[in-house]
Amino acid sequence: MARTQGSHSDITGPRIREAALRLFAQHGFAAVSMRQIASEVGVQAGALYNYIPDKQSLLFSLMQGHMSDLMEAWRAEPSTDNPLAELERFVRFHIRYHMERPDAVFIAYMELRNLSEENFAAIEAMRGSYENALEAVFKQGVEEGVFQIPDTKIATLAVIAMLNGVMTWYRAGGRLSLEEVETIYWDMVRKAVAA
Amino acid sequence: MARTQGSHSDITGPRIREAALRLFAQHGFAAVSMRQIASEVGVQAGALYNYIPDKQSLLFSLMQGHMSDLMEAWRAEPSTDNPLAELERFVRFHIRYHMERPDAVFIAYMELRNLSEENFAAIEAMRGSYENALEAVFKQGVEEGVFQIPDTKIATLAVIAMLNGVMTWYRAGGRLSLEEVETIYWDMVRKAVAA
DNA sequence: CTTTTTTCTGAACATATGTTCAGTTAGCGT
DNA sequence: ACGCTAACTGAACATATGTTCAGAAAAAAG
Repeated sequence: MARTQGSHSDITGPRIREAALRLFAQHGFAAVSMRQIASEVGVQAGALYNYIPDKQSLLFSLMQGHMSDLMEAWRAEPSTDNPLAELERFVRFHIRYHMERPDAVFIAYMELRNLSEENFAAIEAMRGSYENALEAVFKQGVEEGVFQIPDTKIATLAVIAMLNGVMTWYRAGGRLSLEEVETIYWDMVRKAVAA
Repeated sequence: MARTQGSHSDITGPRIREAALRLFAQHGFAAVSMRQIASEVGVQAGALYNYIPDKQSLLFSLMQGHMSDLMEAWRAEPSTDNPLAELERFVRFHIRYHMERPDAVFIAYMELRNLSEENFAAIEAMRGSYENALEAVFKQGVEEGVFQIPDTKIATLAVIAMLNGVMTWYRAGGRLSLEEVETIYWDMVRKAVAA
């Protein structure tokens, strides 16, 4: 056999990325072989190399895609000049957006070790840029006197870490709706930084 | 060659665990080979099997050791009946204890995927037990009216996730001392759950 | 219908993996 | 001094790994 029926790069390409995303999230980058990914797509391992130069680039591409999608989605939302409203918007956006793509989030946080030095730097820069969006809100709130925060950088990292924790336990169809979870976290964040 | 000069199981055993801990934390369980661990200890790969039955058991043993050490250290501290004081004690204890053994913490949180089903259940049970210690403080505080918490389970997970975030950025010798970091986090936690 | 291009197979390559084990030496008790 | 046992070597085993590539078949172009 050679080329298979119905084969098309517009279909196979995305399917490779989807399969890799799921498998990397489930078992870890190093524990997943190219043959496993190919098998999920229904193709031989060699065919993957029509779409990616190597395994490392596939990981990087997935992480980069996630981070740039994240930042684009944040920027696309309508914003205000009210720090308190902006903070609530960030908390709800972050929880909702991340819960909708748990695999990509998981990989972006867990597989940094498996990136080459320069790829790691690129992802970290994007993450820093996203964190700056929240810190800017904190800084403005402190200036206006609505927040009381001893160190805005630490507060930023603390809040994001706290919000990321949702993904370790929340499962759709559980005791609480995502809306309720958002509200509970927003409540804690608001109080934690309140003046 | 065979047995080497100065060889002794009381020395080699711990050295294997130390090397594995460091390497697993740095590169991930799946990315570290038995030969790498052996090389760090200064021994051939086969010699490792005088100390461990297999690679998976080594990982489990490291995680289990960390979790039981953690709970023992928490129980060993003197406690009071004041929920606010207990919460501060937990926050400071958690940050300090975890910062002193970053490798073990990293592994215990990142390598759960690589555990067998029953080993995973064992570690999760221990983690649940540790989390219950914090939730008990929250529950008592809510009863006494000093805390205002809509959901103590979520608050527990949120606070622990937030505190764990310290390990992703804090480096000794940086801008802030560990004491200062503890105080900043304690401040945020106290306000977040305050009545 | 014929040619060209795209997409995939299947085998191969060199190397790495976890684990076992017979044999060899160092340390220890007597 | 001698034997026994604990600690390790070094080679081997079967299998898995990422990646390459000539060739074959399907799809698109003419």
